[in-house]
Amino acid sequence: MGTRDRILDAAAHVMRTRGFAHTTTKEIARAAEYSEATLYKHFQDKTELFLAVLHERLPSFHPFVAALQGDPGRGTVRANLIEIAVGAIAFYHEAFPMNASLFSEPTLLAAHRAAIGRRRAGPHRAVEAVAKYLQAEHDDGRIRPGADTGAAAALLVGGCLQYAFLETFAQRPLNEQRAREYAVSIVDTLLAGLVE
Amino acid sequence: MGTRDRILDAAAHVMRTRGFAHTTTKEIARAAEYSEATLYKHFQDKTELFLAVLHERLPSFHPFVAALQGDPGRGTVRANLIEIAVGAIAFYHEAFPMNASLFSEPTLLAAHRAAIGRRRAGPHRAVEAVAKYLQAEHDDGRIRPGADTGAAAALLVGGCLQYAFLETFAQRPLNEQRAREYAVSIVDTLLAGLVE
DNA sequence: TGTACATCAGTGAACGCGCGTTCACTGATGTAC
DNA sequence: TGTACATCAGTGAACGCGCGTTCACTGATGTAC
Repeated sequence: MGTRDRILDAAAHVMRTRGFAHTTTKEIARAAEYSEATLYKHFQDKTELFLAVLHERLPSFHPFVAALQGDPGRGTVRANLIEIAVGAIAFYHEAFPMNASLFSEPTLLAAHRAAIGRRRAGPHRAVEAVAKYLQAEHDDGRIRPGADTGAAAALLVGGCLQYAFLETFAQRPLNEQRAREYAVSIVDTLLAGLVE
Repeated sequence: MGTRDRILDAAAHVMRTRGFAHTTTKEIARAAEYSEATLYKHFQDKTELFLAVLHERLPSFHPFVAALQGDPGRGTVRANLIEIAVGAIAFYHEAFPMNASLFSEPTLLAAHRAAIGRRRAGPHRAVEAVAKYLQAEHDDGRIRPGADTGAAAALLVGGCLQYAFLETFAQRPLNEQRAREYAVSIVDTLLAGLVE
């Protein structure tokens, strides 16, 4: 593994364990087992290093999203949605703290947003991907005609984000079983609705 | 208005406009039009000042939650849920950035969590309050028997959190009309469900 | 193979700066007689 | 009312510290002949 990658790993690790505010060049260098000066051989300044971490070390929704593209028509809609929800909870649970930290540095947030905009990515993609899956099931006749797949995707993904937010706020580690039970409950409620 | 309140207002203002990371004692003092030394006449240190801002200046869900306690039985469930959703979106849109910033300082987050725990408050209260409202409607027979009101509340509140997150991430100001349209779409989808 | 030089990853030590915090102070207002 | 003193909100200037960043350097590895 190259020096650059070790620095990025170290920086991501410090961010996760000590928080953004304590992720100093000194801490990163110590974690990477290089001198601080070495950081500047690979990155122009601290901002460029941070943006690289955000780009190259933040968990991506991409694999998860790609995985569910093949699903429509297979299994049951219910089972597929549960898997989607479980995956989304795990994703948000891991990604939320680092993304949230960004709000403490609006300038960095703006730079990061610009960078992901250039790649046509962004957090809205999660909802879009789920909506696309639901639309495919809708077109296959496995979802009530006329259902608002965009709204349903927003509810499901939102329910997962909300769960992950509460868990990370409470600094609880991810409990797979509880997460799955929760996923089942929101999927069943979303499918059945509140009125007849 | 007392000196202490002016300092808290100033600190909250700086946090909102410049971000947590740039909320220094110098900036707070400048915004409050006092010397930095004055801050230390009213707060033991910067952490105590920050915790006071979080406690006394963070928008509270309480009035919003209290408002919806009187509602069950009045109007239609649909109309009530739309108002709840619109309120929740506005609340999260305002509160999200400052709460998210906390993740950059895990120590401060833990102290804040302990403080709200002592007051038996916390972000989970939003879901609980909505669940309580839904349960009341359920018991009045205005919601399908056996519906999982906890899961429904999590979906609705999650949908609102998710919307507010995307908007604040994109640094878009709150658009009341768009928010309301979104609220209507998720409420209708939640009520009707995805299958017959 | 040996020698002279070039390249290059990485470093120790220092830099200027802005941070949170403290301290001895000032000047206005209140109180006693 | 005037005088002497106490109280108290607020401050200017300084402090030590840790930050991000730079610079002249070292020592290992590669290359030319």
